[in-house]
Amino acid sequence: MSSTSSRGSPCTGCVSFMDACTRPDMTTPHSFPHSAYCAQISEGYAHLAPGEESGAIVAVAGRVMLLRTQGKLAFATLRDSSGEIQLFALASATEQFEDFARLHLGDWLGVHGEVVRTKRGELSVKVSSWVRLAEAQRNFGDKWAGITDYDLRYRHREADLWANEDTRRSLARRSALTRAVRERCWAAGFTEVETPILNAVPTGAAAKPFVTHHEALGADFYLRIAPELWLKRLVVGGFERVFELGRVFRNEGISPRHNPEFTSLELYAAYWNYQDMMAFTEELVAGAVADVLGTTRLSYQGRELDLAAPWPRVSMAELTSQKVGEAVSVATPRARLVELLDERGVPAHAHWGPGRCLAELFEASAEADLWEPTFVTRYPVEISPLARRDPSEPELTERFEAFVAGRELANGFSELTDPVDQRERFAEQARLGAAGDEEAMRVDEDFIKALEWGLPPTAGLGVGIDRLAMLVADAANIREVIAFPTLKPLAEE
RNA sequence: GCGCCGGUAGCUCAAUUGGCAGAGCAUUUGACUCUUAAUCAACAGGUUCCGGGUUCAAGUCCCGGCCGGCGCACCA
Repeated sequence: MSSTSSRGSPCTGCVSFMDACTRPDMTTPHSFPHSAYCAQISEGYAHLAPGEESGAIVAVAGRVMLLRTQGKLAFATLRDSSGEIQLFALASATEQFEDFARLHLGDWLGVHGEVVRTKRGELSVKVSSWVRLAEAQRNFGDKWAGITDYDLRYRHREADLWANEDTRRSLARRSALTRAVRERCWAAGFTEVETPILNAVPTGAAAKPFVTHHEALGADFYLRIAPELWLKRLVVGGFERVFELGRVFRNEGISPRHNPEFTSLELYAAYWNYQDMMAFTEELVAGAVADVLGTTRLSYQGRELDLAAPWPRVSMAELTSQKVGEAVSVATPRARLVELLDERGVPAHAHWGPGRCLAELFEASAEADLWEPTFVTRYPVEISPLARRDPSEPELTERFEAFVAGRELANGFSELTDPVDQRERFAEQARLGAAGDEEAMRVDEDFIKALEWGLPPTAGLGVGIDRLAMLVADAANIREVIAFPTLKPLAEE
């Protein structure tokens, strides 16, 4: 990167000094030495009595949120990343008072002044000198109602953040959450890694990929739908505990719970099985939420929820049987499962075997009622091509999904380590693909080769970070916890 | 992709049965030495999302399109 781009480099070339300094980007300071945040002032001088002056001079900076002028006095509300403080300007004490009184809402300001409490009791910085750091040429919405238009809020989050407290809170909580998740993974001995986003073969999950193109290689690539196989290859390579917190991309519909790019935590631990991973998962999720909110108890969309461990474990067949009122399992005749699906308005596809039918029946009958955190276990092998078989029932796998507030939050299993079985599973996926399943997995020869070098017993986990962020932010729409959600581009003018 | 709902001044919202397109805030101008969504006065601000149609007359009714919200489908 060039640090001497033409923009911001004063007085160069054939332009005279005076000309340069009247160009628009020369008229504001290039820095502002800043000594205090609003919140520090509020806390540090809370003891001042009305009318009292502290004698302390501070330099604060931020954005003008409100402005009240009264003849030879002016009051402004200044906000920075920590909070707000009132600015108190007087014609007799403030430089350029007339200009100060004509500031626009939204202007960025740097202020020097004394910390005082006004006669009416508001802690303030009594402005002696000030400088406008940036002009707001657009306003930030109604100063009472803010911005409510969803299109404007999502397309111009920078304005939404200034206008709406809820937006600031939601995105701050998301940031605190990802920090807590990272720190807990590090503390548990996991190494953070980064694996390719551009993939020649999209794999590791059942989803339609985005396609892109590399010019020099003359080859199409797919944006990753999951980092799963790369991470297991790192375990083969000797990284016994790895995790990646990153973006994955799935070419699917957008809804209040789905963004085409979303953030997942994927984590693998050698020598663990799925039971170990469930224990880790509930502690990780409950712990990270407590790190953000101070408690595992939260209110989501008006309903109480407690994420404290341990979470109940119940098998998919058991739970589904309860809900449909008769015993069902992967051994139930497919025709009966299809009937039960029909009764719930779910038409079975021709390529669905009994395992897929059972899983669909679970989703149609039980999933939405799983409000308190619950591990659903023992998924059919048919829908789990990367998971290890359950020794007691080879048509099932040592897999679990965690459900909270009626939604899937996490997915994990004992990893399939047998290259021969893995090749057969991929082959079965290929058959499903040929039969019309657009989301069937593809054969990944490099991954099979990796398994031939030897993957120790390993358990893996994937957590939908956006979904978890929705819980801690009490957000009904995933877009509320994504700074810049995917939107349909507006037509070019 | 389908269905329902919405889009009016920079922002938040009104506009009766189809009958002159309005208010608050912001902006501009003026008054005001303790305000805090300050207040008061004045000026200005419009392709009613876009394109057709019906009608003497359309923000309003009809058709098509664009963008969004919710639901369904898909999915985590």
